[in-house]
Amino acid sequence: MKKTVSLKDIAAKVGVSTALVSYVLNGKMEGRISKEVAARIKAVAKELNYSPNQIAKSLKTNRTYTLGLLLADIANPFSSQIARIVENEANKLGYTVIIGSSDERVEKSRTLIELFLNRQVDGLILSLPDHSEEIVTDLKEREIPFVLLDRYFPEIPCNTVAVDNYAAAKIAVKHLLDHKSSKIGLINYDTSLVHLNERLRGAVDMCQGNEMVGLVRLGHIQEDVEAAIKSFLENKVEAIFFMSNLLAISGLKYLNKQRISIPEQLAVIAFDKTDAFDLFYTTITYINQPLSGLGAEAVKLLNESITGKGTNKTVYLKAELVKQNSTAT
Amino acid sequence: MKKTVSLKDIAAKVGVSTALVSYVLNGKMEGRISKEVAARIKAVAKELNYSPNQIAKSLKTNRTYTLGLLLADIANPFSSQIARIVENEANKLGYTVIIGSSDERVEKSRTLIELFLNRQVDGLILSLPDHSEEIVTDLKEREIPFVLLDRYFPEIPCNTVAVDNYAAAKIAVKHLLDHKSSKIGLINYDTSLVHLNERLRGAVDMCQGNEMVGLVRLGHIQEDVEAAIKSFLENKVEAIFFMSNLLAISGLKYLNKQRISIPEQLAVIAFDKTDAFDLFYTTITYINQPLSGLGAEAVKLLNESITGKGTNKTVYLKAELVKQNSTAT
DNA sequence: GTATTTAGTTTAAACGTTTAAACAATCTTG
DNA sequence: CAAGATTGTTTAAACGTTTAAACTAAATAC
Repeated sequence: MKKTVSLKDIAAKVGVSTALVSYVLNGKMEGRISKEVAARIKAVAKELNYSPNQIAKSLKTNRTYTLGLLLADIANPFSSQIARIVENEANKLGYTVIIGSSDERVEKSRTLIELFLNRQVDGLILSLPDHSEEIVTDLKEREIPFVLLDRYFPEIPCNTVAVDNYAAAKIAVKHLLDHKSSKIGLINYDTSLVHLNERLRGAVDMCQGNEMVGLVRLGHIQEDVEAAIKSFLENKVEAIFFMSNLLAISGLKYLNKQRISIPEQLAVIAFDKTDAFDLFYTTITYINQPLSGLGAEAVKLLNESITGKGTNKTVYLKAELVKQNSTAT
Repeated sequence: MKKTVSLKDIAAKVGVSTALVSYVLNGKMEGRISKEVAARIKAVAKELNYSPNQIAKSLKTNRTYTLGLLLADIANPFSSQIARIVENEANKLGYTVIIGSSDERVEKSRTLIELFLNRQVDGLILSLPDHSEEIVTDLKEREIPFVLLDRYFPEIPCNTVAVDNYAAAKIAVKHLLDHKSSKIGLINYDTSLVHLNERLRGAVDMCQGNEMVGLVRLGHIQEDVEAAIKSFLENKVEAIFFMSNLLAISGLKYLNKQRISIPEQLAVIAFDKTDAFDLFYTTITYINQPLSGLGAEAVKLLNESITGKGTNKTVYLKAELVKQNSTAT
């Protein structure tokens, strides 16, 4: 790699001090610098194709304008979409984003967070796996700016941006009830993650006893979903509510294979969506999560926290129902 | 944010110089340092929860152990998978990756590359849009370590990792010919990107005149794909070869809507795949690109280039056919 | 018992910035 | 015209590391 151009090189060429060059290039001390010198400096900077060394800048200012984004599973379209949005929003404020995926593992989360902090990120946006409470309290203790995104811990007060899962699940079930189905199968993960349990709680509250619940283990999604659907069908369930996009994919794959016709034999609704729905033989009704809102709000809160304007704020965003053919009567 | 612990803090607490602390913590000067002092330093470092400031380290060593990854379109599953793989491979070698998406725009590519370089990345992995030759020659000129990934410019010698698109496309068409179809519709982008044109060239060479070609404009994928398919069907085409995963999605969506039965009425094959295929009513035959190989090889080449061991090397990887139901006879 | 080697540690400069403070020259002002 | 203000610029320290070179004291050699 060729030697890069530094302030010193410009200063030498123009015949002034590096300080002056720095002032000119940063537009500080506006009134004080002679027009001609300023112009010369700018010209030489351009001529030499100067671009500041952010590393040196960061060392001095203690700001890297980098954010760490920890996702639960980058393979999930929800995560990758969030990543794009966060990146865009962050860029608008001048931040670069570095991304890590914990693959739902607490230890990997911890490692990645330490890596982010080593690199002196200005703050963190975190979607943490099950049982990560200690990570959160630890970060609070260390006074590191961060925001929880999507996954939250209500008992720990901290910046949080999430969907109102309880309300959204109620809306979904209400739609099923309104349409015809009285007996409803709910498929969810077997987890203690609050956001998922809130979905279940909302759905169950709405069903008022006319539900069946199938819980799916993380390493066994396809088989457990299939088992749940099988038992639902045996029990004359009229509609299935998949509480995540991955669960929906597994379920739809199976329903396809079994030639169950949707919505005639069975209504289907999903929490969250994926592009894959597009290729299913009929359109799928789903709860649309406000991804842009989540990402934008998280970045906004984090930036406030970094710049010291932030308090511990919790923001819940509304999700909305998108009615399609899979729940048509 | 709390004040972080520096070498100086450890040095002060132990009562030695920062240099000694640095030596101990980096395991340098092994033989020369007294066991007791070394032990004390390590103990205090642990006690204070010291973690080195990578920014300062980078400034001194001129290495950031960060790579810049520029993708053409992060929304494309091909890109996001590549991102994951590159990230993993890079991590193995101690690198962090920062990612940008050019959305197929040359100007955005340039901006992102400059951003990466500002942040002193050690090297770049690039999937560039159409008409980016100047970017490549410019980087060569500046002696910046980089590797082209997937998208390549044969006339510019530089580190390149890509699929042998020509050979892969021939394999795909051969499979269609072997199976029954003699008249084949080819759907590709209207572009001058070499990797896509190589696919087309391979397919056309294999078809020997029994092909129809539909070219699709970037901003009008769905409509152009539909128009192409319509004209194919009018002309009794027996099989369609979609030359990218996005083209396949658009096409399958349309074929679904038109109730064309696959493979009975029409055989279908795709270059590259996506999870969305899973929800189509039948399994789709496709060319499987060696994503892991691409990512791993790119990181390897780049690392060699960074550490000075690299020459301009071009690696072409083979893609393989995955036979499924959409081309069954 | 002086000279040399070895072991253990410190000094100090450097990386490329930023920025408060100092400085010199010129310009007001009463 | 002396004192003070203004304008334009430089000096120098700092951020947290790394590392060659210097230093000191003890050990070894002859």
